[in-house]
Amino acid sequence: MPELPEVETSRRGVEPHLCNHKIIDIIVRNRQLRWPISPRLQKEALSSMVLAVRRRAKYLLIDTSQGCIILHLGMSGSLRMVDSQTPAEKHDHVDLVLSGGQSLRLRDPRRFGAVFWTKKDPLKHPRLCDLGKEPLEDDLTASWLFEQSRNRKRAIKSFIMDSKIIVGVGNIYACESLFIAGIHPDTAAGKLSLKRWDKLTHAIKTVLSKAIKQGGTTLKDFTRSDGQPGYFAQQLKVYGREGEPCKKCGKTLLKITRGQRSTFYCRQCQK
DNA sequence: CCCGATTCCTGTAGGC
DNA sequence: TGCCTACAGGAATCGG
Repeated sequence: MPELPEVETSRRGVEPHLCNHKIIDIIVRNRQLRWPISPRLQKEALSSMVLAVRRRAKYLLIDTSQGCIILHLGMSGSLRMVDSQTPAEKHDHVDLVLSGGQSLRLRDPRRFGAVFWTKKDPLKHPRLCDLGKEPLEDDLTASWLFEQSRNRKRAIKSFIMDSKIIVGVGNIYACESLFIAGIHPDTAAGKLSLKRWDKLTHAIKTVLSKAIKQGGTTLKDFTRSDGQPGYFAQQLKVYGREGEPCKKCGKTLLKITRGQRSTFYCRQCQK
């Protein structure tokens, strides 16, 4: 389930293989992803040169000499660099064939991902223009979150997963951050003191940074661009550990459902 | 405006 | 063994 660390890991993995290479073919085997892939992609990006690979939230932006390819990995998407001759498998929906013999291959069994093409500023794309703050940038501060959350009654877990507020925090890292900060996931966002927002903001930044250093979290589908798994799963303190002992206090960890999502926490450590 | 519920999709796991 | 159902979740959309 690609969240920010997994997308950043993918970006770092593919960037050196894409930059300064020409896109000599674009193979779309199945255009029915979350949104249908526009036929303009294949016409207008062909023969372009890749200039940079950026990330905004959970989107990868492949800047080319003719426009920008915007990728979203949904929940089961992954990117691989493969030899262009490598036969495609069942869920390999898109290949960017590059000069030099390699292809960037998008695999996405559940097809919640997306591929957009734009000739304009990609940050102004309708899917990106309303996104909230990048958690690892300095302008995401506890005091800003504190202000944003005043008078909000919704649960803190839902609040920090809201991409209009902060981007990149999905279910796994939301659970982990709340555990590290010692905050119960049902706490009303508007009731959180500045001091507790400070702990939580630090927890979010720390857990995301550590996960990037480990190459992300591989539970099932996610692989790095070289096919290796991410190793952060070993560091997870609560996610997927219901029934197991809390690493801080030893009490049995709980799993509850909130907003149709599994939520893992420690009743003793999170109030 | 705010917020929770619903929806898309398919591989996998668990029950019988 | 094989069939069936539940579950996983990012994020748009809908409805109260």
